[in-house]
Amino acid sequence: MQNIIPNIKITINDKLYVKDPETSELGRNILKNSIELIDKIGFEAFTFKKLGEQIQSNESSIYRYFENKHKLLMYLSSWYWSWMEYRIVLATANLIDPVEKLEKAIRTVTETIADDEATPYINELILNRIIIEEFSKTIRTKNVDDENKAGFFLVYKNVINRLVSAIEEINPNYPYSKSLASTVVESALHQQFLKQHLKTITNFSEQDCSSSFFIDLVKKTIL
Amino acid sequence: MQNIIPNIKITINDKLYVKDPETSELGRNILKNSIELIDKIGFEAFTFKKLGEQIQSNESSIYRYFENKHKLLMYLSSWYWSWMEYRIVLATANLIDPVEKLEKAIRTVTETIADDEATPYINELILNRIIIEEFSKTIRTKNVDDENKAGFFLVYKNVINRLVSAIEEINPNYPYSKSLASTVVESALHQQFLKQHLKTITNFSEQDCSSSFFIDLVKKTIL
DNA sequence: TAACTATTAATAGTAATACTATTATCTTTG
DNA sequence: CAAAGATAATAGTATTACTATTAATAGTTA
Repeated sequence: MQNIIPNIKITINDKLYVKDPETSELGRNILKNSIELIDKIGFEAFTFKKLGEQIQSNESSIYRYFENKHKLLMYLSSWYWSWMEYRIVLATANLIDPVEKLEKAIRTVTETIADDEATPYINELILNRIIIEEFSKTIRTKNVDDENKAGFFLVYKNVINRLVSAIEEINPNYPYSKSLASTVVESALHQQFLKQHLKTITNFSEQDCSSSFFIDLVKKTIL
Repeated sequence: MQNIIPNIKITINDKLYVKDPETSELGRNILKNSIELIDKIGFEAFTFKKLGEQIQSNESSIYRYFENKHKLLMYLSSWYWSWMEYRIVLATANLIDPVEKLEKAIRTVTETIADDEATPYINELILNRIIIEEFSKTIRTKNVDDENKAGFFLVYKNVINRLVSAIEEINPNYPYSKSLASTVVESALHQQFLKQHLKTITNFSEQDCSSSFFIDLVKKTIL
């Protein structure tokens, strides 16, 4: 996918940053380079000090944008899921057949991402890798409940709810639409992780994508 | 489930510990109390120092059993998945009907755990909570590939492979048996997490279990 | 052009973490 | 009873995840 409406701006919950990183050169640099650095060394080893060195700036300057590295990861995740929801809306717009709509939505969530030129300082391909490897760390914390109350997971839930609607449009009597949708979104990431690291427990190899598996699964389950 | 063969001993990959914790009073104390402490304060906040205080012992003494807290979590996970495999084997032993066998296996993996008196120093109920909240942290690390090579995930894969066999026994032509099995095992934990923290994207509430959802899903998919 | 404002850089410092090393003591067993 | 092995106590280190302060720079306005 390329150049999906160039002037779309993704809005992020303003409790996730101290100063909006999209409003300055340094801010955009922080976004771009944090994505690259987290991808390279992993979120555990990633520190604001190392990021500061990479962008020839200072640790303390980064703290003027983000309270801590966890909030930065939350910011990146929010960006990702907002972007994903946007792609679903775009991919399913004007489709009349509900089954085709659901298929498209699942395909969007499960397919391997190509870079998208929409935002020059965010490389969606690398961001996708980060989400696959690190997204669970934004959720599996002792603060989930507080962060959930603060609305940090709304964008993630929106993606799931798009699938829920698509499922319910086809079969309003299926009793587990939410669990099915959340399973698909979570497992889409999980299968991508497995095909890179635990290859013996997935049927997919690095180059192929799991869309067919999930589409088949959902259709057989709800039809 | 209670008193499933009292003398069964679960064997753990010996690269996961420095000294076998099951062979001494202190070791068993470390296991018992680490489970309780991780459950209470979360794996991030858990330190060997705090554990030492809780068991009236010293930080450095714990290091004689486990290299670091990550290995300790790996040890606990291995224990959990070995125990899970054992439960599957027991639950499906002597069943003739392959569909019933698969159902039992899925139910075992997805049902809410009750404490099991098999090992006095391991509380399976609390351990299950830890696995729900923290298991992803053993896998989503920059060292997965090395740890996978070292065989640390064998017990986890064994559980998945039990499901794979059960699926293939019913339908050997279903092309995604591994992905389906790994999805069920992963999502079983995920749904349990959601029903406690992100209730709006699951159909289950705290008291109910997701077995029916998964059994229905798998049967419709492969039959 | 001076002054004021905002932004960033540099430096230093702190509490906590995740260890390692050393030595002392206590317990078991041959 | 002596030696070996296990544990406790203490101290110390490098790194992390910050906070605080001050200085330098750039842009904006009166």
